This record gives sequence, structure tokens and C-alpha cells, in this order.
Amino acid sequence: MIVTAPADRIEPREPKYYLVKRHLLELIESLEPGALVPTERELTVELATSRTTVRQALGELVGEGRLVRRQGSGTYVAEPKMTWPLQMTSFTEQAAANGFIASAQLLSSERVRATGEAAARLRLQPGAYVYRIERLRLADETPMAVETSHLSVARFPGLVKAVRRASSLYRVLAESYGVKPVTAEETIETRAAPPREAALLGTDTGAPMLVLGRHSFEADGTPVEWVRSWYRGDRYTFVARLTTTA
Amino acid sequence: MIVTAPADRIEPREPKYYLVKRHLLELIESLEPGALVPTERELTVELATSRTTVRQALGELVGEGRLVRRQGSGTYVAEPKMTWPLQMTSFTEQAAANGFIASAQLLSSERVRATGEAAARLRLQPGAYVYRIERLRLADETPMAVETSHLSVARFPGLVKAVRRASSLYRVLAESYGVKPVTAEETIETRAAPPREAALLGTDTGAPMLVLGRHSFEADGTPVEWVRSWYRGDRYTFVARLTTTA
DNA sequence: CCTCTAAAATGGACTAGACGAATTGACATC
DNA sequence: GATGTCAATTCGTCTAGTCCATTTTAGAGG
Repeated sequence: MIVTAPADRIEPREPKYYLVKRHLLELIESLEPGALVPTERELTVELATSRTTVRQALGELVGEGRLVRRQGSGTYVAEPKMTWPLQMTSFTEQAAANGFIASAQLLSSERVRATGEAAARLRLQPGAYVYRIERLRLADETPMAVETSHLSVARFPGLVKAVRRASSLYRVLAESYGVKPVTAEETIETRAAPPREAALLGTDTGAPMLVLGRHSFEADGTPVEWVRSWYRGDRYTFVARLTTTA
Repeated sequence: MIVTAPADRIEPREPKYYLVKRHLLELIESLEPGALVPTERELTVELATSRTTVRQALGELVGEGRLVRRQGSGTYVAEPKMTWPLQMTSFTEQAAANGFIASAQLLSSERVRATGEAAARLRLQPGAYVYRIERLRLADETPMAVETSHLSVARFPGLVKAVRRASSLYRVLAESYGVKPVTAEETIETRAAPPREAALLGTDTGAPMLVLGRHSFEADGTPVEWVRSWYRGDRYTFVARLTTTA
């Protein structure tokens, strides 16, 4: 039994690069991770197209985590993506739950005046001071995300000193300030990688990224922090576990 | 107080197209949604670059939902993104909560033998029959997602007939079969739009998309359905609300 | 005034090629 | 055998252009 749509079915025309992409997908599925695929110039000859078109197809497959390009070397079949849970636990705990050792590399920490968005999120007067802590998050030495946290200076005096020694911000908040976020609102969207984030995460400028925003609160509803994290879209699949609250 | 990273800071070089992108971002922020931005050929002259480079910058901004391109007309500043909650409620209820009227357009419904993944997800023997229902989800007539659901034929006999009349699959499950999913695992990843999905959602092949997979279960852990939905990455920001379960 | 038609303008897809940067491998040298 | 050097190969970036599809605009004709 096959029932097709009643009406005005759109028949999209397939761009040429998409034919190349499908050809490559078949090839990828017949190979093992790590295997070398033909060079861009070989593909232009084989598929009778230009290098630009081949690169567009390759680029999408790289962005989807199916291929890895290495300049000077070649293009290879990628390892499968990792899944990463969205949970109310810290990065450190999430990593541990997945069998990784989490660490953080402090990129910068500044005391700045809150911009409109940060001030609103943290429920502060515009112009109030906030810490802006930027860290590269690693799981087993592999860079996973670039994370920029915003916290109120008035609320957490001396925070940066404590953070510079510890890898878990949540532990510092709990142990030094007695603050424990219990709810959070997490947003997810797609973005192209800026040069800096791309370099830190070992990918190319413009590669598709997943940007997570976390806005976390204490039990009484007081905002604790506002974080924006950039993850490589070709490496991670996010997983949220949902239940009926009713 | 500014503390920079201790070590080997990478100084990424900025591709030329990224300079164009930043220039355009400034322009966008100075304009209202709906405003016309210069044509590609004008930008080529103004920024002393090639059209390919201009188009790369424009393409990323379109993918991020900042610009809208209309062939034959021009490129315009886009409306802000919509946020879409990840909740254990149905599409119909989610839309209602956001003030939209949800509807569905049936694209196809087939009775097919379960592939490896569908069989595993629904805990069926490989080769068992499943319904594969493909629907275009609309909120206030605007296409939001292309949704492909998989459900066991043995478990829900005659399902497609019921679905053809109703817009809410969850309501059909509850009213006709007495089945109510209470937990779900939702995965989120980035993908480039295939021609078909792009056409259905009114965007271009290759545009960045968010692909949501939903795997839902009854209270006793029995899998109910497995769904894959394609959303336009330039239109929606997903939001998950998290709480500590401990 | 309205309607139809043709031309102009715009974005969409693609080509062929240039040059640069990173890697690899062969080869000469020690 | 170990090491350094250089050339070939690979991907990375960018250019200048062609041709097409769609939309808009201007004008001709009623």
C-alpha cells in the first residue's frame, strides 16, 4: 500500500554537486573509517565536473561528519559521531558519565561591564560588572567546545582566582559560594564557525557548528550563569531525555 | 584585569570571505528586518572581491537566519528566529503553546519492512512490517518540518486510515489504541538539506538543517515510535528545559 | 486606465584556472 | 642507518567569467 500526497508535489531539481555527494556517500558506506577516498582532482575527472563542484559535495560531507580532510594528505572516511547528553549536570560530570576525563584550558577571564543581553539574562543593571570566562573544554585531551560563561561579579567575588585552579566551575560555585543551579534553559542552534573558534577546535572557518546557550538558575529562580558554547557539528549529536511533566 | 591564555595561542588567519561576512553583519545590525542589502555584484565592486567570495559570506548569513535571498529580487535582512521547545508534548500542543495552529500535510504513508535501524529502535524482528508515515508539519500554514514516523504495523493496525483524518498522531494513538508515550529520547544534529526536504520547506539544497530524532516510549519502556524530523536551521532555535533529577 | 510583453536586473549553478599551505616521500648527505 | 632537503602531491582560497531561472520594471498596445 502506497499512498502519495494528494496535490501539488514539488519536483525539486537536483544540483550537480548533489549527484557527486550521493556518489561519495555510496563510496563512504562501502569503506571503513580511516580509508582514503579519491583526491578532488581525480573526482573531477571521474565525474566530469569542476573542482568547485566536487569541493561543495565534499564540504557538506565533512560538515556532516562523514569525511575528514587533511591538507597535503588527502580526504578520509570519518569516525562515527559522538553523542553528548543535555543534562542538568556539569560538563565534568557529563564527560565522566561517558567515560572521559574532562579538563579545561582557560583562554581568557575578564571583568567587563555587562552588555544588554548578559545583563538581562543575569538580571543585573546594564553596565554592572560581570566575569566573562572563556574556556576550551576537553574530553580526554580532545577539544570539545569553546565555552564563554558570564557571572555576576557582585555575586561571586574572586571567582576567577578559584576557577583558575579548578576544572569544574560548578564545583567552585557549590564549595566556595554555596550556590547550586537546579534548573536551566538550554538553547540549540546552527552557526558557521568563526576563525577563532574553528582554530581552537581544529576545524575550518565556516564549518557547521552547534551553538548551545545555557541559562541556569537556583531553586528560587535567581539566575546563576549564562553560557554560550560552540561545538563542532561534525563531531557531536546532542541527546535530551524527556518525560511528561503532567 | 585581563588574563590571557598561558600557552600556544593559535592565531587563525581570517579568510577574505569572513571579512566580507563581518562587513555584512555590521550592515545587517544597522538595518531593520526586511531591508534590502546591496546586490552581490555591487558588493563585489565595493569590497574588491569576486562574486564567489561574496556569495560564500552571504550563504553563511542566510544559513544563520540573518539574511533571506530571493532570486530575481534581491537579498533582505531576515526576521528573527523562532524558538521551538523540546518537550514531551506533541507538535500540535507545542504549536498551540506558541500561539500557532498546527496542521499536517500527508506526503506519503507506506507499509514497509523495517530496516535495521527502525527494527532495532522499535524492538522488532528485522523484516517486520512498519508504517512509514511522512508528513509536512505546518504552523499557521508555514512549513516547519518534514517528519518521518515509524510505527509497528502489528501494534497499530489500521493506523494510516486514522492518521489521514487527524492532524495529531499522538491523539490517534491515545484515542484509538490507548497508548500514551511518557518518555522520549531526542537527538539533535546538523545536516545539509537534501533537494526534496529543501523544496518542501522552501529553502535551498545544502542549507543547514537541524535534524531531530525522537524515540518515544510508554511507561513500561515499550518503544512506541521512532521519528526523524528536518527543521530549517535558519528559522528555529530549539529550547530544552532541564532540571536536576537527583 | 489596464494588460500583456519584452528587457533588465537579480540570485543560482557551474567552469577553468591561479596561487598558497601543508604533508608526504624520495633522495642526497652525513 | 639517521637526518636534512627539496620536489611532488594534496587540500585551501580566490578569481573572473559563463549561462540559467526568476523577478521586477518599463514600455507598447489596447
